[in-house]
Amino acid sequence: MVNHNLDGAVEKVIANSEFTLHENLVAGLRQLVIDGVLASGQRIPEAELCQRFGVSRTPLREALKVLGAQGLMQLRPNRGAIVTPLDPGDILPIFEVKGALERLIGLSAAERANDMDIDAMSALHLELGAALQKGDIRQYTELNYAFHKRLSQIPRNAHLRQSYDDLQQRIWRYRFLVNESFSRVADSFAEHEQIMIALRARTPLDLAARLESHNARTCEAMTDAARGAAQDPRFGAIA
Amino acid sequence: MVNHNLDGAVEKVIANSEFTLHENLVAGLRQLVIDGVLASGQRIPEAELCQRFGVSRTPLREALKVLGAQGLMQLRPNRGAIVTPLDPGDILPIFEVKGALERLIGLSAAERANDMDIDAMSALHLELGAALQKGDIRQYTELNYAFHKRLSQIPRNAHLRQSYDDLQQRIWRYRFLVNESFSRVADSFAEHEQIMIALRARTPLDLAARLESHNARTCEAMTDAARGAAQDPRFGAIA
DNA sequence: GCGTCGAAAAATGAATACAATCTTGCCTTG
DNA sequence: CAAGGCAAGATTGTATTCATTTTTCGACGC
Repeated sequence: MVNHNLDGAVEKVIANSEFTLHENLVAGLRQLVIDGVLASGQRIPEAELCQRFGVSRTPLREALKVLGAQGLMQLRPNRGAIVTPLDPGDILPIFEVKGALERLIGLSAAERANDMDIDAMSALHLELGAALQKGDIRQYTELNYAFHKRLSQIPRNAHLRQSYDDLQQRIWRYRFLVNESFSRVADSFAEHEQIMIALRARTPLDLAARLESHNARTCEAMTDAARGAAQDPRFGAIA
Repeated sequence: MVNHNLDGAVEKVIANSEFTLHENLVAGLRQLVIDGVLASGQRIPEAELCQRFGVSRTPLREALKVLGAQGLMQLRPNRGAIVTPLDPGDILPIFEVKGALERLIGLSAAERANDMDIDAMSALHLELGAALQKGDIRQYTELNYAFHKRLSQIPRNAHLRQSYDDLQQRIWRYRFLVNESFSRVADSFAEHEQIMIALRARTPLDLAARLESHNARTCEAMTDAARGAAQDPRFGAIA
């Protein structure tokens, strides 16, 4: 049998009783997919997951349906679910939409940001700088995610935040593509510098433009990396 | 007991064997919510829906979880699900995001539209004109939905199409707000005229600008209508 | 009369049981 | 030896059952 390395993290998630079992299952499974523990294209064996999570098939399947509806898994009738395979061709479309939303985030955030927002962003920006100094690209990537997520909350538009987060999670699965390109990370940080300046200045058009530009460059870097890594096993065996 | 008027339409949906039972249930339930058959804030009685759809609670609950994750229903632990109440305060945020996506749709559609796309849009535009002539505002509203949906497909970006469709469905629940304002419908058609011109001319910036403007005006009209109809029972009893 | 407590009824959450479908492996057959 | 088919096992889909929680409603006390 295949070892999925599910031990540890998951059980903790499930034990979190602040949320319902269903919510924990959805979050836990999503994490497994996004973190790549369940590989792209991999078959999802219900029985095994049930054992791991310590629940029966009923709640597990409810969670699978939710992830299926969100596009993270493909539910094939009578043939089980598979983790939606990563597709290099998806990178550009996702970034296109993400860029459109980031433009709105920029326009809106520049107008609605309060001091707490800017402090929080500044703190994240500092941490990003520290991660860059240390050359810890993995941590930089995670902080980068948090940076943009926090920014998306400034407009205080729940629909915007959710739509944006959806896209961020989709692209997050491809993050291994940039994990090693140090030069891009340095450029990225320089762009963040400009973003912070525009945010502090509260200039909507400028902030929006810088975000769009940052988005486009990140997209370019990922697309390039995908070209080079088309044979990467993480792009999914079964497809 | 309350009569939910579920007869008819639903059973047909379920009988559609091209899709799985689960898919039909999700689509059927969503339709009930979007069409207002299950009113805003209304409690969802599992047992009754099971009878109506002729299925057991297991697949029905799977569908409810999906709709809950999509924000159409609120799943309250141990207390059943309710249809997410309509909130006039949601109109503006939804339109903001929708506007950002329509801008992208415009930019992209102007570049990627082929003759078939433009023919299809022209046909819908003609139908819209006919509905306006007849004064059939209900039909106009439905065709308007189809018009924008078809437009969103022109960029051939699945992520864009899906994100946009999500938002369109959310706002569609508020459509009763414009069902009676004839003057707005006439204005709307005039704006569509300009949109078609820009689409045929394939001028990205112009098309994007006209779509954004159209979106903003529609938002304004709905917001106004919401102010006047704050007491409308459709805004949800329970809340 | 009003509020509170408590038991019965109803509804939800999860596990188990059953049915239908697919997969696997072996056997047959050309 | 290859191809097809059939039966056994495994897996998925749905129904049913059991456990837990909430709601209802009537009795009781203030």
